[in-house]
Amino acid sequence: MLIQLNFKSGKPVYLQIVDQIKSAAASGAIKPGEPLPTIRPLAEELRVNRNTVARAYSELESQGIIESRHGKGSVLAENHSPLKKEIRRKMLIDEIDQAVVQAHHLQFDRAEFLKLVDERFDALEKKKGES
Amino acid sequence: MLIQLNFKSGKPVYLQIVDQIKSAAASGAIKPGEPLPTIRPLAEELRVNRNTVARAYSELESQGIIESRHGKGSVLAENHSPLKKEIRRKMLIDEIDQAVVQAHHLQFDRAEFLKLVDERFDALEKKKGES
DNA sequence: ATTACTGTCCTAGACAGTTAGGACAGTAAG
DNA sequence: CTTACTGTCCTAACTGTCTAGGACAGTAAT
Repeated sequence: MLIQLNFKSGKPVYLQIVDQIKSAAASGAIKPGEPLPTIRPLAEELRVNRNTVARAYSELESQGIIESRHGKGSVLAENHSPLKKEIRRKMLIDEIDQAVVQAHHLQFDRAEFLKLVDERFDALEKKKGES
Repeated sequence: MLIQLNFKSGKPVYLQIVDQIKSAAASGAIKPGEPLPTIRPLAEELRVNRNTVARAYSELESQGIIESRHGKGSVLAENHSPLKKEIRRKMLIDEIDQAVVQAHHLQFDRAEFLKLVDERFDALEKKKGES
């Protein structure tokens, strides 16, 4: 679990932590049931307040990514979203639409876009293989 | 140019305007060179302060989507990003990675993802045909 | 020059988001 | 029970964001 923070980016620290843990979970760097660093030591390592890490973990828990238990720590949750597929589908479409619209303005056509998506899935699978 | 605002969503009004105009431009609902609504009438129609619309237009201009000229109004810009392809590619990859990671947590695999992307491009092309 | 449009700059108030410290509460080992 | 760890809640300060109104400046037609 290596987390890199950029304090100049303007992006909230707790969101940087959220994104990187979500990404690590998707790549298989952390597996379901595996414990995450506890809040205080991680906060010390990252040189931020413990509540900043706590907020990140709280956000991850509300998204169903991790499970925290008072006094015990946090572990990566099973990848079972409780939401109905139709809802999850809508959420993903929102993300995809954003990328598709952005692609138009960045002058990438459908074929190039699909190629990039394949590349990024490959990059993710590769990380899985390494673990 | 129909813009729908949601004041309860928590998302800043000016960003809602930005997104919807970007989307309209990508779908071909507005074409390069075509004039956009002027700031004050649009603000009145949407029942927001003129500076809120002005901020949206300012953001769109900084992204190279529109061009505003003092005293004349704003028009949709040609779709020529001044950035180098390598830079634009990096920006798009960031968007795609976000969607790919989200797909994992929403339990969509690569094949389903690619199918959704195709669907969304189709939906965009369809709008182009209607105009 | 006047009028009626247009976009832009400046400033400030209100509000939400972010981070931080203190205190509290659950867990588990000795 | 004590100790040392764990997550959680409350509150406050700070900061930046968002929205708004007043004043200014460019454009074009009469």
